[in-house]
Amino acid sequence: MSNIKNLKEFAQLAGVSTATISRALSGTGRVSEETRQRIATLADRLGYQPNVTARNLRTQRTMTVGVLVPLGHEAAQHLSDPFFNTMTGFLADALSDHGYDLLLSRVLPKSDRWLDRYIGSGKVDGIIVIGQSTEFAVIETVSRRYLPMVVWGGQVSGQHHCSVGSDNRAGGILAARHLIERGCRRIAFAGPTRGPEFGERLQGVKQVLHEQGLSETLIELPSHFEPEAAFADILAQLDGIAELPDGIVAGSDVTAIGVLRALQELQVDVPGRVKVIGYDGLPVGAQVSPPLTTVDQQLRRGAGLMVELLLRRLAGEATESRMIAPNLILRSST
Amino acid sequence: MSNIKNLKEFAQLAGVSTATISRALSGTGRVSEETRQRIATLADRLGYQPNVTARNLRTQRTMTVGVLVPLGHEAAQHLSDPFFNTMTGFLADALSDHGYDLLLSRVLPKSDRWLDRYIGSGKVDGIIVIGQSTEFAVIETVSRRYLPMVVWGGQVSGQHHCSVGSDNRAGGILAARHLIERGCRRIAFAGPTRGPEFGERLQGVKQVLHEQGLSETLIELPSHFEPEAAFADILAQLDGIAELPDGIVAGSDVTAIGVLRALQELQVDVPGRVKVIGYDGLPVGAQVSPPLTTVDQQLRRGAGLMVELLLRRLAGEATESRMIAPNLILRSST
DNA sequence: GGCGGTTGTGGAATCGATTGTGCATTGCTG
DNA sequence: CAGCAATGCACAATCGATTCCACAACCGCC
Repeated sequence: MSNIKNLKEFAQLAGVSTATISRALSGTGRVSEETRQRIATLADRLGYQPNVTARNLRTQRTMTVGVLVPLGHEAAQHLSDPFFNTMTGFLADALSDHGYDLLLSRVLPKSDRWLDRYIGSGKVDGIIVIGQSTEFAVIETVSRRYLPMVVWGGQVSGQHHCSVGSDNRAGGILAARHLIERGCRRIAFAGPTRGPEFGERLQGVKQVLHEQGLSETLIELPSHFEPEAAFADILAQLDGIAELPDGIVAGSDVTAIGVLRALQELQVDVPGRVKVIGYDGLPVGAQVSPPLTTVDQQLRRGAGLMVELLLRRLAGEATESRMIAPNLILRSST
Repeated sequence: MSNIKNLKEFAQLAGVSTATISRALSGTGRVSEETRQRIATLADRLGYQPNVTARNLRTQRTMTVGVLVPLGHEAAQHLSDPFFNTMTGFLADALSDHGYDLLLSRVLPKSDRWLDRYIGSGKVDGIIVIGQSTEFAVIETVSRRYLPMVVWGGQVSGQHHCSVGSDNRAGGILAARHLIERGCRRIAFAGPTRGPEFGERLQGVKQVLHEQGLSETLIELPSHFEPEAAFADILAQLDGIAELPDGIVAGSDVTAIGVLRALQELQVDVPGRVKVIGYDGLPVGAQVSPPLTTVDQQLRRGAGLMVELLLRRLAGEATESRMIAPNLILRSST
């Protein structure tokens, strides 16, 4: 369709200078309404589009945001994890609403300089990191000299980097209270124990049990992140247990789904005999059987918030970390 | 860490010309081993990294591939769809293995020129489109003048663009045969009826039934794409049915999960009374209960293949479309 | 010692846009 | 009608790298 290669060529055809065309199309600067119209229609007809790379070089902006997913030790860890994928999707939407593109990178944090490398290349205007976990220290260091960065994850006191995440402790409280209201007395917490987010959720649960004088009954069911491994972990532990809990708080929806499968395998009725509540609010939770009651982190809102904060940081503003108040999604597993 | 802003500054510090530095770091051209070493260590110490935008402009390559997900009429259609998210993840891995970045874009194909716009901007060296569906015609047109494009989807005879996808008809055959081997006689096909991929799968099923003299017993259970809507569609139809099928082929894993939920709701035993087989091979299929038997499209391999073909096209080669032979993943739902 | 050939390096053009500055031209005011 | 401001446009610098070309130094050989 378009035979036009670059601005200069277009300018010759239009009989004006490149400067005028640039200004006419961008709407900045003084151009007569008449020529603006003429150039606009001509551009449309010839299918001219400015070269983004050249523009980026000149303007020193790329209109692109890097989304980094740090993978854990096992490279395959997050591949089948619906959480990261769902989050990435929401981010793509939120960013494109603001005219930004999303450069997706999964990184294996081998050295401590994975973040520096990414930043230094100048490919992106800012970055969003999904999950702190083992990389907390690196993120914290980098945040002191690199401003346009927002991280999904928990917020600890004294933390320097800007994070967005749900209030994990409040979420844990919400989950435990719900189970107790439903009549549970022997409560278990299933899920990974590493990672600040999960720890906070567990603390929330413990706090409620303590208030209710049920502390000593908390059962801990540690598990891996990865869905299949989590299922195996949970199954092994539940299978050998003397007395089943009557309510299980899972550290994530992925874990919760593993718990449901394990209970199914053991032919334990959910929610009749054991009630299960997840954490995340992933769409997939509605698709399992029984549909999963869960603590909703409002990922869509979280993604929107991260983008908003990042844009403010790009504008030079200093922004505070934000916690999102979690809320319950009641379905059939409790 | 690094106070170095650009090549020129670095060159002054190093006491050589920019040309030499560029050659030393890229390893192209003639540079004495001694200076190469010196510059390499200096670059490392100063944390110098070449500006990617400038390099892209000069070399006319971006080392970036655009991954386009055309959304249907409903913008929310694919957000909760694990298929796209899983595929995107695999593509990210395959691309980064070859040093390419992944620019993710979800597009609402409002006009016919969404593809042209994307291509013309020069942001990417090539593109991968996930799913043809309603945009088949646009893709076909563009493919005649824009070479570096590979599409995930079916392959129809006479098709010009390069596609990678599973052999949908063969997959349908595989699924139907499996159910019949398991003793099913009243077979149903559940899933969206639009879209070339699903049509082919249905054809495969029909072919098997025809061969077995079971043609007239095929029950069709049309449904939407979107998980929740699919569940509702299936439930409504199964609820009102005179005689239940004893085997159900689902057009996708998402549909299959909806089928499982509907059957659970109706308290129909799976696989005892009805057997269910999905299509896709998504990881999430292993996480539902009962774990889903499914036709595996080998998405990871598919993603790798798309990247490989795209790279060949970038090198100017003409490539043929490829079909991936599907295979069964046997789990507990059949 | 002169000469072709290799090797290492620097100068400068180049990629394609954006944008500050300057120069006509036009319009308005007193 | 002089003088000044506003308007519309072109020229050229600029962003930061890569790479073509030229050139000097050095080598070995006759």
